Amino acid sequence: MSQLSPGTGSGSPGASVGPDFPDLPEATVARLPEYLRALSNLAEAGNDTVSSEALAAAAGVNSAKLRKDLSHLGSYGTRGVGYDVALLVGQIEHVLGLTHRRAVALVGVGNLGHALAGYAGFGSRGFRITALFDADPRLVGKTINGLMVRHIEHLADVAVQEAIAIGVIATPASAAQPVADVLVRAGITSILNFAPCVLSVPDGVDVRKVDLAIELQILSFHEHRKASLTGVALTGVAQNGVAPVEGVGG
Amino acid sequence: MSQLSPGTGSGSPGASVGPDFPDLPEATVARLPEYLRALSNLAEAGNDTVSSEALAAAAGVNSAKLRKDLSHLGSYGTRGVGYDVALLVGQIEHVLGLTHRRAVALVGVGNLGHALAGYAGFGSRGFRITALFDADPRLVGKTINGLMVRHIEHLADVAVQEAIAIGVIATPASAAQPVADVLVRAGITSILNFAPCVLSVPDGVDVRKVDLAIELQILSFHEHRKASLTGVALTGVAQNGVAPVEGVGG
DNA sequence: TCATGTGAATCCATTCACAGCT
DNA sequence: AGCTGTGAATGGATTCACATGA
Repeated sequence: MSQLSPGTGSGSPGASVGPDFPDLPEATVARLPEYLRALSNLAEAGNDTVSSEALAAAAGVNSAKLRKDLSHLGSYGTRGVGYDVALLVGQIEHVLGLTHRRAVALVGVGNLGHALAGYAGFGSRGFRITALFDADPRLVGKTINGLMVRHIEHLADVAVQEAIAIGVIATPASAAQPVADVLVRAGITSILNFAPCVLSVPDGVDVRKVDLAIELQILSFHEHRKASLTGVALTGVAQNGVAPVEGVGG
Repeated sequence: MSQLSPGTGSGSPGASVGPDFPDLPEATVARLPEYLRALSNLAEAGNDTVSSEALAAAAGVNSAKLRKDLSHLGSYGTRGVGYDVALLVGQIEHVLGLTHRRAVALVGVGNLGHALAGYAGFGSRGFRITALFDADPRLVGKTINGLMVRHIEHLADVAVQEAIAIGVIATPASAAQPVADVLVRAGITSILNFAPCVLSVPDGVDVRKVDLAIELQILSFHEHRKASLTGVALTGVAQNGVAPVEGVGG
């Protein structure tokens, strides 16, 4: 992620709701969406208040962390009772900028991109994919999920027309950097990158990366470590990665 | 991720290469795969040594961080020269447990799962998807990328037979927890979860989560903040999320 | 009495700056 | 002379524990 000038100078950190902006710790920002999801479930289930303990459990964090996170929003709990679910949903949606739906452009409709274009989960969470692009002439003109694939060279025009806020890169690694350049030149300042490579972008542009192989490799490390410990305990047995099934089930 | 007993008690932290295991900081573990990818590129390009400065640039981090990370492996650089690329590749592959290919089971071959099953990137990075599962009888029996979709009820048997090391969940949220239970009961201790929900698993099982909507929501926050700052600077103009194109291009 | 909100303490990660080796 | 490896310093994030207020 690009380095954003820290401490915007606004005097009071915290709760102001207007155009002035609470500057939240990055770690908090990364958890707010999870709280939001948990709260939505609670709301649908008919709860109208929730304790920090219960919400924390639903979001998979501990309650002290949750309370500190929410306190950064100048939070709206009542002592002895808990948080008002609807109020908190609104508050989090506000700071995340989800009060209006944002337009997303997806570049690269190969294997993964095709799936992303058809993924229903986006629509329900504040986003709409409004444009698809690819460089492959065999894909240009095809329709996916009611949306036509356009050639990447039209990206700049379309980005302005459709007020694209976020660009998603689902191309092979070799194409990712030039695509990022095009996105940036079109004025897009937020990029989600699925290609396994590092993007270089100017200051002020935010890039988040999702790399599936990396996630597996991190898991592999822990598998390796666990097997290694087991191996030490059992003096070298069970090096084939198959854990004994006994005693694991919940 | 499950809480793993901290400080395994082994006396010397750091470099031992045998069955004893260096316990790396989580943040370091999360970056090693990126270093590995960068190193592979360098190796293919014919470099046989690389400085911390150059490797850090290729991996998108700063060089002090890189050196500290590598020092945890008891690293093999030479002062005044740099790191031996091939040696370092081997070293990182070793600690990540990538010396043998790990078998991955994918559960849920809907929209996203189908794409993951066909994703070529896994094979080249130490993993092979060796089994596909679904609960939908219309999908069971179909062949994707040369692999037949089996019914989830056969997961336990297959997991043992094929020595599955990692389970990937690509089902709707409602099915994810029961699927996780099945995976755990089959002895699988590493799970990659694409479903938008929190999984509860016993100690010793590692879960990593990838949630596409959450990534977009984090970007949305930064968009919102940037727009808010711009709005303050320009006294309320440009609230529609379209940044001015001038002066942004690289 | 109960659960939030928050100072204080602790833990972890990043960065600095330089000693030490080639 | 140049670059790694690492103590020391800094900065963030998590956790503790309790004062505060409904």
